[in-house]
Amino acid sequence: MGTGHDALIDADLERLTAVVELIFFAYRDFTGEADAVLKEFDFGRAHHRVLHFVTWRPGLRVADLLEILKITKQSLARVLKQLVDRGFILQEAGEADRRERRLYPTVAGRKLAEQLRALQTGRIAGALGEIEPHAQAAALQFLLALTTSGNRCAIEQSLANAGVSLPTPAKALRREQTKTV
Amino acid sequence: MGTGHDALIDADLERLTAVVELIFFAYRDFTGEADAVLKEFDFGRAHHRVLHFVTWRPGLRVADLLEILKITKQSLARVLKQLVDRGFILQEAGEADRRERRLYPTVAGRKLAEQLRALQTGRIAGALGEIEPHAQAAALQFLLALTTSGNRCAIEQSLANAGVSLPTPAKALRREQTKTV
DNA sequence: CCTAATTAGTCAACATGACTGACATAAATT
DNA sequence: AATTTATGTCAGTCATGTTGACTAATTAGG
Repeated sequence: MGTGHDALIDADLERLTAVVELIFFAYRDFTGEADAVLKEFDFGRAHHRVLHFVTWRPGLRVADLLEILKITKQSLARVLKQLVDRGFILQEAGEADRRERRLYPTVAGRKLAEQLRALQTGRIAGALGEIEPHAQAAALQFLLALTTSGNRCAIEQSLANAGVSLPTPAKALRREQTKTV
Repeated sequence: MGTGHDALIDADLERLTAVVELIFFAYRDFTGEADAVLKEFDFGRAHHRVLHFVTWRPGLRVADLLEILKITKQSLARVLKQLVDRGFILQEAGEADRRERRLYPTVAGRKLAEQLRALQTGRIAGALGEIEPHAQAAALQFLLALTTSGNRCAIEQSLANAGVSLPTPAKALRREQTKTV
């Protein structure tokens, strides 16, 4: 060890380590504002996630929510029940299959979801505004590439549905390139 | 409502909403692999954070850790004690000020920290490799811009220390621009 | 030198949001 | 009619955060 070659690798590692920390700080701050609002309602981040997906994908089933959030039925049940009991979400039996509980936001639920969304989309819009316009899609591509490939398709799908178009990943073409940061 | 103008704004909002979700999925998957390794050691994400900062900033004091993580002394105490008791971190009284407890990783601690770091830096390097090289700095700039400005200086400092140079934010110059995604 | 402030550790109690496992019910499918 | 599916629920556990109060060791300042 300790060769010139290692020194190069070590410098990369240090940069990447700083990025690990950057991701931690970015996520914590990104959710911070919304967390503060939720606290006023005696809700937590778990409520936020459920309310978010129900509001922006109205008619979602419990099973869909479990698949998206990747938590257990019991974990979901607690927060969902609180959201229903306190009038932020309502459940309706499915038309075709009456075993299903289709979930919808109430007026209050939609209002809260919009308030929380405004905080987060505002922060994202501001952050995108700080980078070069032609790099904006790349920044999102980077986030997508951080996800596990098994989950990627569904996420790409929902991005595409929302009108977000991402460049095709350059991937293996530049495989030899070492300057990663 | 429902004018052409609103339609444009709504399209932006929908794209930004998809990005909110993308950030959620990206962070969850980003931490997922490390979480699985931690589980084998009966540790959680809280242990990871402490071990990470102690390993890569050896000699850190408890007060520094509290400032970085922004959690309470009591929350930190529990996980730190477990890491010390199980031989992953050791404490030494400060040379100049013997009230201080300088924190250092043990050999086992460093080994685990390196293993966890490899998973995360590997994922980041792969993701950076999927975007255009000239957009890589912008992607990091975007993450930095997601943080709360009050915390930004310290983060910029640690990025700079690690050799990550970010472009000066273009900010207000393009304030009028509306195409955010 | 003695008092103040600082750094850290600790006890107790509590809230949130995850988990496992077992079981119940209604509706649809075969 | 029997099975499968979608959902709900009970009971218990664990991890990680919180507040508030208090102790102990050490340093710094008047």
